[in-house]
Amino acid sequence: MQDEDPGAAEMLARHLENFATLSPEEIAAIEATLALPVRSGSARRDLIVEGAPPRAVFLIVSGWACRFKTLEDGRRQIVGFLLPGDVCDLNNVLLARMDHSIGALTEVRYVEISNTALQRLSLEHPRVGQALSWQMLVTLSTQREWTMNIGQRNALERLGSLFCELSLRLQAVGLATPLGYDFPLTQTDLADATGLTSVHVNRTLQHLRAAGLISLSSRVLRIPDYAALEDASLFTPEYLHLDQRDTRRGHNLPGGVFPGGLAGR
Amino acid sequence: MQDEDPGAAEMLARHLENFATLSPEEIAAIEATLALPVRSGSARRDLIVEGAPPRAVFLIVSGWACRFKTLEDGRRQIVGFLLPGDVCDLNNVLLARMDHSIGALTEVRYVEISNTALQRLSLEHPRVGQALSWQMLVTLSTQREWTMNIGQRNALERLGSLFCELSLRLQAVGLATPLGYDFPLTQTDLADATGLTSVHVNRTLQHLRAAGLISLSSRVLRIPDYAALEDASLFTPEYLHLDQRDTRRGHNLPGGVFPGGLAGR
DNA sequence: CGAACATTTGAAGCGCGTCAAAGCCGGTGG
DNA sequence: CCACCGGCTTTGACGCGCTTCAAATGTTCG
Repeated sequence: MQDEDPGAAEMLARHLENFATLSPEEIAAIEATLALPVRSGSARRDLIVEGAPPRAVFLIVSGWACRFKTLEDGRRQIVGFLLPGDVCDLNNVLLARMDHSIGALTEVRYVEISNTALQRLSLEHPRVGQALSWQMLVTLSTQREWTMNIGQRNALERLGSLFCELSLRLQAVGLATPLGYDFPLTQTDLADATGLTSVHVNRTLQHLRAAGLISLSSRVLRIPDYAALEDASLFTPEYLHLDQRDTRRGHNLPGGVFPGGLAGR
Repeated sequence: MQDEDPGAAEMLARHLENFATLSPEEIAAIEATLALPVRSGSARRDLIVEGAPPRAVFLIVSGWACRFKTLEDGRRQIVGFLLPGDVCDLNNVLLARMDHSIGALTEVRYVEISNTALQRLSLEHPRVGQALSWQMLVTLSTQREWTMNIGQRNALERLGSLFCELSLRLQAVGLATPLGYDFPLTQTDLADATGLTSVHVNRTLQHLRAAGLISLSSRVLRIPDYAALEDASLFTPEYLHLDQRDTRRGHNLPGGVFPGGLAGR
């Protein structure tokens, strides 16, 4: 399902192009900024732990990671997935401590970008800065949707909505088609992300399969009729703000919204 | 409680001062930017509806509002509360359509600030810009906490955590003490915010009362022992990223900062 | 080929939802 | 000042979705 390994700059550009078409100069600037060593974290290893001071900004190049929080008694909630092209903790520098952890779900390749480098990129190429701001706003919007997903939807709708979201996000970076995608999550991961137990996830997946809405085996998710899955899940994709190109407002804001805002203290 | 109503600039300054102490010049700049007509929305009226293009930025001056989303079949989820001093939709200008609605829960007084004015303020006073960014990051962090709240906590913990969060946020702008605060929400509001039904909220409130953790009547919430409520709810305040001052556990403000106590307005 | 982990199945129980009706309270008008 | 009304709170009976506990059955990979 993947072509051959795209690099860091390629993944970021693919992602940001969902917000605005980038010029060759802008892409070159991204490439220059991201000419950094690619690190890797092995599956099931934590990249950042709650309570630690935030390090540099991360860009996922390949693999899946997640943000998660834990309660004192061990209950664990995955609060979001990090997919290739995602930039995380855009300007957490303003905060003293991480309020959640980041864990690798598969083998993950990523780069660490310094704040100042990102800031320079944003200042010199305002539309790139806007695109990065857009990504953060989408993260926020997605977090609101997750709140509703867990608060209001039943088990089948929760799982179906999650499959739809992941499909669209992966399609946005060329890693999925409407018919399916590589799916590395375990049922326990799905349980932690949806606020269900893995036992109930298992039973609900069987309902989804019986209804012909998905097939999931050997780490591949197939969606025979994507529209049907959306309907069954009451999923609507607007919160991802993917079709923004040329329809958005605020074209001429220089340097993102808070030009000074990305600076550390 | 408030002898005379604090104005828009006062509320914003109080809020931002949780991030950084502001200089007289910075405060003057905020006042100049916020010298705007105060509008008001009546209780239970929507200020912005999902799907509409974002208008200007809002600053809540007094009263409570909420962000909420609805499913096609009418299920409703409150995804966050907007309290005095909160700035909402900081830079939604980059997005074409609102992905959620904003509704007034009480009579609300607010000002609408143009993006350009906010941007100028941020440019000329970088620390104010940082403080505004800080507010947005805290909003994001809070949204993650809500995801965990609904996904992992039981009914009692959900309500208790919500009471704790509101207490700290209101204290941060001088509208609460650890002993309690004016509480305008109905049990239906609480249900929509916690992903429960109002019937179950009612029963859970009775448990909280029976355990001596809260008393809630005639729109006033009292918390006899704030630390006990935090413990019972597995609440930890780090995600709010407030400067750790006197609001932490085991510390009762004698008489409180507000000698009038919880006198209604 | 066996250890570790992931998926699947079964049985039993509880938390929370649903439905419905009864109090309660503040506000409004006669 | 009382009568009434609408919204909020409270209560009861009942049922279901999801959890819990436990064990069996794949599946992956050294």
